[in-house]
Amino acid sequence: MAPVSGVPVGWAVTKVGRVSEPDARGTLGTVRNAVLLLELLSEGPAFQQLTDLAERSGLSVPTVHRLLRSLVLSDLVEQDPTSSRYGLGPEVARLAQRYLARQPILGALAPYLVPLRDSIGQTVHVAVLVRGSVVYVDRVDGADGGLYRDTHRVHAALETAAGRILASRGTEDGWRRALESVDAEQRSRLGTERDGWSAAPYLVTEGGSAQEPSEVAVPIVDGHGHTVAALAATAPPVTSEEQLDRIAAQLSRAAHAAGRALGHG
Amino acid sequence: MAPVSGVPVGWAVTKVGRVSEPDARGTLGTVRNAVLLLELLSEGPAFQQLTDLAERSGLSVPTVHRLLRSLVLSDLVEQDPTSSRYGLGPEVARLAQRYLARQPILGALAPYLVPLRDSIGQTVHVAVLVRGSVVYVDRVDGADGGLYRDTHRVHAALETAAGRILASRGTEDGWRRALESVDAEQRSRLGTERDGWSAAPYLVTEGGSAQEPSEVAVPIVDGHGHTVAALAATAPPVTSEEQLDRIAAQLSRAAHAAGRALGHG
DNA sequence: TATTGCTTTTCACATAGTGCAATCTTAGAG
DNA sequence: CTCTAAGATTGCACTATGTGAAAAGCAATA
Repeated sequence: MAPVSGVPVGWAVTKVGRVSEPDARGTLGTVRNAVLLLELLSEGPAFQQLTDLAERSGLSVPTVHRLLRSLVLSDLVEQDPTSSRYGLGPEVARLAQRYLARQPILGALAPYLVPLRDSIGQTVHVAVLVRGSVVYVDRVDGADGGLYRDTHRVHAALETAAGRILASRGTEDGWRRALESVDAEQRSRLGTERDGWSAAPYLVTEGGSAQEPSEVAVPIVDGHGHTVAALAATAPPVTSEEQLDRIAAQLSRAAHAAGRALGHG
Repeated sequence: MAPVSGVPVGWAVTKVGRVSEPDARGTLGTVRNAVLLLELLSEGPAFQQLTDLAERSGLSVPTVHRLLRSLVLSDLVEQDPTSSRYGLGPEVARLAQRYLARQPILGALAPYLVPLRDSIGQTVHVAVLVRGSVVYVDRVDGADGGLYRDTHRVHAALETAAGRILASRGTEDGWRRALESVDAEQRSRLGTERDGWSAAPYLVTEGGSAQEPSEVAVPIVDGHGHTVAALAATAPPVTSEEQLDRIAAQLSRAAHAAGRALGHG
């Protein structure tokens, strides 16, 4: 993710463009480069130019071409036949479904989600923290119009209530990464909030844009006391303190039940 | 296109155990091996032994170890700290969400799904075909108890109505792959159904196991006449012909609208 | 048709990935 | 508690294999 310039502290440049981290010994550069490309493809527009990817990755054009060619063969990457630009391929979706289908937390939560949705009357989400991002991995849609049903969400962690719950209660490293994926100006402002967020029984964020609804989120804690996921609900348009408390209480009840069913991870 | 012998056309064995396909020239073995491991990890149990993976992949143990080490570094693979076994990592989920968030079909369908769910009163799914598997990539849960809310589904394509729609109307190659991922005994039985399936306006499959509900599926066709996804609904427990017709009609209406909104892919 | 941007292929070189074999670690049996 | 075995790592020598520079296709635009 870090081209040759703007190198994070504590890294050592060994050869031209090659970078080695402490725990990266005995590691394959080709694989590192391949996933770097996947990372780059996951940012920005759906389909991107070879040249641009080469520049952003710091690799030579032919190398990037070969890497992408190889990834296309496995459908992890797709090449648009008309523009010959590259984008992520459908195989990533298959892998992810297989991964998620076997996540204990999701299995533990499944029975509670529909009843929760019915009782709150709002859309319910399950989110996890991945490399500084909140990823919404399960959802049960409420009755509301759903004009703004933005599905398959990935955000910078600190932008949403669920992400703040996860980042503030997660590992030191997770928090650091969450901070990294937010603008410098917000960083200092948000950076001081950690203790408050990690102590709160629930967090609320108001929808940033136009009609995006607010979100109420609670942690899901496993047998070791680790926060493994967040349970969130959208809030009705205008909401009183009491309503928020009641929604959070319902979420918490389900979260505890699931955490208990999960036992020690 | 009749195969000359039992051997897949156009394959050539170059070195010991190495096989090269026509379109695999100028391709990186390391990448091929890395995704092979991801493939293997996506099958079977969530966490698997290094030794076992080495055996199944045909690679040496140290090589597999280095590949996995590299993948772990990017969170595409996770190593269970206690058993030191390997499984898919959370990064695949993040990549997939980013991929799906930019799929035009899903955006086009989004506005219709909640109304559909409300009008049919059942869970509605969107499925796509990936390498012989049906992957359910979006869902809106209905009111029903949802005791069998099996989420994040991936099946052999020919096992479900949505998969049959997709495979039978897809490319020659897609159909072949779908056949491959089903037992030999079923293959001959299912293999003859293609024409019927691809002509039908909708397909129905009854839930295989105990209380798994039936599924009604219709194709979603883009401006080129290509079937790009399937729209499916679970059917109420006992269902008459008329009910099925009515559900299928509603699905088709949404499918056409989305296909139209999609225009030419 | 020439020009410009991009993608793809070729080629010679040495980087960097490979397998073997030795070492370390963990778990279970005695 | 030690001993043993199965599995996970690491070192090392070798060359297969991935690399960049440069040249060749390929499409658009003018």
